Amino acid sequence: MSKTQKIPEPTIERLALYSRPLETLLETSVDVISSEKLAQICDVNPAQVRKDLAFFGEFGVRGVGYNVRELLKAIKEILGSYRVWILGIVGMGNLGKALIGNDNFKKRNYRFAAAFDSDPLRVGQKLACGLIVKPVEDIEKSVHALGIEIGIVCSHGAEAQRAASLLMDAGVKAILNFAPAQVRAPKCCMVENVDFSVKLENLAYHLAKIS
Amino acid sequence: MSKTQKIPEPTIERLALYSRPLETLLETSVDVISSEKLAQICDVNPAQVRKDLAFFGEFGVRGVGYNVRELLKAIKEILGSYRVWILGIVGMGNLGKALIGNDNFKKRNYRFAAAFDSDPLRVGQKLACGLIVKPVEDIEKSVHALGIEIGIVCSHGAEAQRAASLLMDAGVKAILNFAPAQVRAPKCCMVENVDFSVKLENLAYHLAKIS
DNA sequence: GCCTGTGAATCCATTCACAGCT
DNA sequence: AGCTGTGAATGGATTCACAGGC
Repeated sequence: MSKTQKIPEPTIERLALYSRPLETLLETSVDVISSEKLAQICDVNPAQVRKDLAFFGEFGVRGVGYNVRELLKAIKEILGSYRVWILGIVGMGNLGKALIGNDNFKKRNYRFAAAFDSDPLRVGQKLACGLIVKPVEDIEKSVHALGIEIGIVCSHGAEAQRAASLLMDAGVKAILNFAPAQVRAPKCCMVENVDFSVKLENLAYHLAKIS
Repeated sequence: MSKTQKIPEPTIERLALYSRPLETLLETSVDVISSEKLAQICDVNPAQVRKDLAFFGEFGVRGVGYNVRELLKAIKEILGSYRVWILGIVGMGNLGKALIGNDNFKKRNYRFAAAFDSDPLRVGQKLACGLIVKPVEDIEKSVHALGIEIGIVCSHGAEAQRAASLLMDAGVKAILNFAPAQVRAPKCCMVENVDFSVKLENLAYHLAKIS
């Protein structure tokens, strides 16, 4: 199975989802789990869990289940979690500052190597993590000097495209965009959007429908 | 068309997506736009745009396109954007504080009415927006007193479920969860997850594949 | 008996292609 | 001629259901 197949995008996202409870289970010394149980915890279908895993190999034992430690290790290897990833962040408003201090990045081997902003008032500020805010003009050389691999865009909507373009021009191939605006990118670059106002409006729509 | 059909979830999310450039177009006095153009801006297929809109009515004029002002109005009506929505937020760490000060909420008629935290050190703090952090024990009565309709959960993973449960027990029917943990909810409640570490791991997976 | 791995069936969303209106 | 609205076709992903191994 683990050969040259096309892996569905949702599968990758679910692998990340599975890894979280597995970590907890490992800490609490549970050593085997069935697709049924894991599915229940993650709120998905058990067959889905099995199929997702089957894309990458045979990790389970029939009649028994999956060894928690081994499964977690396998998932982390698939997701590249054993490697440190170098991040650069553009837009040091409240959200940017909150992200740079966020534990989830550290815990998962993501390191912020540089922070940028286009506002001269913010440039030069010293952040809680020790980094100093650089001007966006420095993106190009910083990306090369520091080996930045993933860019985080937290600019306001209007500036998001420019921030992303500067990163991509410097050779960054993956961007996580928090701005509520679509970012255009050549198809050699990946852009993931984290747009919570879309999610909120989705909730509002459904609430409005009921009442 | 606009009758009792089941609207796909992705359609709702895209409506929110369309509304953003439409606002910009309105400001720049563009009064008509084709599905082709709008699709291009939003990076989707033109037929998709037309189909999405067709679920709710006939907003366009054949041979011409869509009137920007009317279309935006229609979308906002569908999404309930003309109504103020009352929010309560649980977990006032860096992320919680960044969200409560975030412009995108204000701009779109979402109002934070209360902020909660389980940490006694945070309870009583005065936030930049003027609110005072309340203990999570106050959730029940605050939800009723203030009419909180949507709950935002920014607690750490382990506490997210408790925060969400307190909100739902108090009658909140919609939750936006920023914690990297699955929240279980009865099906009368909606939960939307904003999980940026999943998105990051997705990017990492694809990068790891290439290099 | 239990649980995985997987082809087959189903379901759902996207895209095509064109009829119909301006 | 141009562009919407929409049935039909396509393409994916999810779920079912069961064969295969413990």
